Amino acid sequence: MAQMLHDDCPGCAAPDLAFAQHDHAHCAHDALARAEALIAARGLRLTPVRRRTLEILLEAHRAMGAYDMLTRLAAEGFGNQPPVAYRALDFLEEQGLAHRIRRLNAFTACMHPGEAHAPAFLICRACDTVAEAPAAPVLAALTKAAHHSGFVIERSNIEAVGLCHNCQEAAA
Amino acid sequence: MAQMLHDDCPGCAAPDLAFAQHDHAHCAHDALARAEALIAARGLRLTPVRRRTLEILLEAHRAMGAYDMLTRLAAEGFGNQPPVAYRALDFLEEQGLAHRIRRLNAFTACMHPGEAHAPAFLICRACDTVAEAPAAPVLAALTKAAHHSGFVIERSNIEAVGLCHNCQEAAA
DNA sequence: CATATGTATGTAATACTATAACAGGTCAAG
DNA sequence: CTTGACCTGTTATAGTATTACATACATATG
Repeated sequence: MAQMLHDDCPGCAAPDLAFAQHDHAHCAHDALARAEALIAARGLRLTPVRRRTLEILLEAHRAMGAYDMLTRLAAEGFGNQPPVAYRALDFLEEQGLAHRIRRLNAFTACMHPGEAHAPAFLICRACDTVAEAPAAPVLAALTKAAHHSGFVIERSNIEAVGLCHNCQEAAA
Repeated sequence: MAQMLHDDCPGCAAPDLAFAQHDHAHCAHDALARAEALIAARGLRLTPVRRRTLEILLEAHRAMGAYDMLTRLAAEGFGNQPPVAYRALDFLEEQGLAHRIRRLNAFTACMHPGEAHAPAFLICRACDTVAEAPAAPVLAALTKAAHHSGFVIERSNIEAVGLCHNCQEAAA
């Protein structure tokens, strides 16, 4: 895959354009580099399975089921039992490098790790693309609502199903 | 179960107090009555399995897995295969009488059916109680974020895990 | 260097969640 | 009374996730 310059990739540069087609080779490269740094800074280890799992997720550039991941990993010589995939994916999620999309029973690479953020996902029911939307205002509203009950939020998952821009046009 | 007057039940009267202990017999009664009316108005049928499923959900007053529900239904003479439970639960969800909590792979009765609302759930990790929080502002923020990408939301699920007021006190 | 400790990996077995496909029954409309 | 739509039940299977245990590897410490 040819690597593009940063500025040439609208999809990665602007979350708003996440549904646009684009060469994302450098997204993966950048994200992987940031992941290395983050993990090292925390005194943890980005072992071969974990690293490869993140790579696959980044290259896929879409949500993947744990068993899809397992198949890929097994084909490359890693273990072929479910815990192999789940452990790697869980680790990545805990470290903020990946997210779990519960609606799809699937996982996706985080497109901007390091920045503290609760994820909000837009799932297109036509093309199955998953976009990570800016969720700060959403989380703020949710936190406020929770506060009224004296509830303290520790984690959240916010997922929406609908039609992305491309698929709306295709339907029309 | 003794039935209380409406005004005597803080838990049902105020969503903010959803985590408070309370006799909810009348919540179930009211919700069931409203459900009947709603379904009838739509020209649909609240058949025995569906009605009983809703009753069980309302009486439980907490999230229940499909297989828990199936056990209950089977014990009362209904079919004992998974589709029996899933069909009833899916029907209730489509009609806005129940919600699916994806984080828990579970279902819960809707506490105010009829009112158009996207649900937002507060799940206490200590006592497993699930509260339905007012989500209008949350959904508004999410819709706005989606709009930036040209994404049109059709359905959403918003779920937060944390500690409810009671369990925070218990921990302290 | 030897070894203890925590952590990571691999595997087997199993539990849990969900759907597809088909057969038979019920009910209301025509 | 027959058609057609819908509901229920059942069999079978698909898909998702975890527990438990054994082994290996890394790092730190004596």
